[in-house]
Amino acid sequence: MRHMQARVLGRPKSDSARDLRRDLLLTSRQMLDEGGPTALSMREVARRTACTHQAPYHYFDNRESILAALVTDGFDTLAVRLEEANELVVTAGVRAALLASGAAYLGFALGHPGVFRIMFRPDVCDPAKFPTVQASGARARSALDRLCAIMHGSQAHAAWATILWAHVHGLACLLLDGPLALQCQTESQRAEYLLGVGEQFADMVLAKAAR
Amino acid sequence: MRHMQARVLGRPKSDSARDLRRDLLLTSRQMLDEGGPTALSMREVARRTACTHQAPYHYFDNRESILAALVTDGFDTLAVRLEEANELVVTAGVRAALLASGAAYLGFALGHPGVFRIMFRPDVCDPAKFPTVQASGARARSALDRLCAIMHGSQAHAAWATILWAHVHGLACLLLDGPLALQCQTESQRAEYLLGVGEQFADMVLAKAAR
DNA sequence: ACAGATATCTAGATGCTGTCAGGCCCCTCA
DNA sequence: TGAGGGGCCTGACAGCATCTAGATATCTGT
Repeated sequence: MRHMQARVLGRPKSDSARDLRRDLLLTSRQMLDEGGPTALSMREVARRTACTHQAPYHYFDNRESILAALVTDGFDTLAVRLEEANELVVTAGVRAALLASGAAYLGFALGHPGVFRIMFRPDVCDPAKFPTVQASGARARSALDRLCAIMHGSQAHAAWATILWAHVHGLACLLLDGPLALQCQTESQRAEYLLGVGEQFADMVLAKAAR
Repeated sequence: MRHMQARVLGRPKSDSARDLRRDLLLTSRQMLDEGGPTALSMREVARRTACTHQAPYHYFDNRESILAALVTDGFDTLAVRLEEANELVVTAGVRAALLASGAAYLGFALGHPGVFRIMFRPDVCDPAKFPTVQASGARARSALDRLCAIMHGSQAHAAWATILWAHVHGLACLLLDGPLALQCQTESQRAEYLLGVGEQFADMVLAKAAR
């Protein structure tokens, strides 16, 4: 794709010139947070970014590839946060790393709701069409895998990774759009709630692991 | 809504006449399973049901209310299955009921992927606009709540309900659209996998409950 | 300093969509 | 028999994603 070289070749941006691609992504992320993927229209993005309705097509093949760029980015930052949490194993122990991983996952989901909501929705952004999405997704997953391998040794750690991932993912979904969204409106309510659930879950998992 | 009486009042359908409302819902459900909510267009539904593009508006206020009808129905059948699973407490014990509940939830999600995917997605079908969706959703939730109350007594059972719900919901999401979808392609693979995870999870939860 | 290449953006058009306004037929009931 | 209404249809409109065809502006090689 020539697009990738846009900022390198051709007209180098003068200092005052803005980076349209960046602006488009920022606007898109915001629109995604506000009204979900349905609300993100190519033309509205262009309007808000103050360019013609065709300018975005210079940087992105189509609507879906804007979403793919955001999703890729999302998986990358999620992976980074999970990897950071994993490092706590050394300094603060397994339990701390486990709690930090959960907090990282949930923090990401609640902090970037628009992107998180489409990260596992092939009808909106199909990973099969975007190798970068697959790669970044795999990176995030392997971070969780490693934590489980540490906790439970090699045997059966796949099942544990699934349990852990399912737990945090389900929690995120329920908090974002499920019944828990109604219960926990404020940030602090959510934090307190999650701490409680997290502790209980960690106790349970570690008790089983220590068996 | 007058619509509700369509089949009762007015022209009673002659034997050969079809029930358009029903047909529309069936077609919609199928389209939802095939291509997700994005693929469900009012006009395409009409086309496949062999009526004009305006006929659906006679039965549904707009596109979203078709989805709402499907979601309501989805929550209702999910609730029924969960309630059936709960009854196993009496005949087969808590552990069996727990496993059956999980299986019911996952069975529903995998059996009705199109509907399940939009049951927790306010940008596609906003429960705030459809009281029936809220009511049916609450019914399903209370079924899970009751199971947890039985397992853990009244104290802290809310946290356990959350853990249980999050677990099965997360599992469903990951199996449907997440990394697990790639691992488990066939039906039998999935069943075997879930049995393993389910047993492990049930052991853990019950060990904790018995403490 | 000039010419061409190219990145960047604009303009117009096509065919799709959801939805509004109104019309027509036939059944039911008085 | 005729009024009312349920059930469906025709037509029209604005907004959408996306295609094709230009129009500038800036860099590169000479």
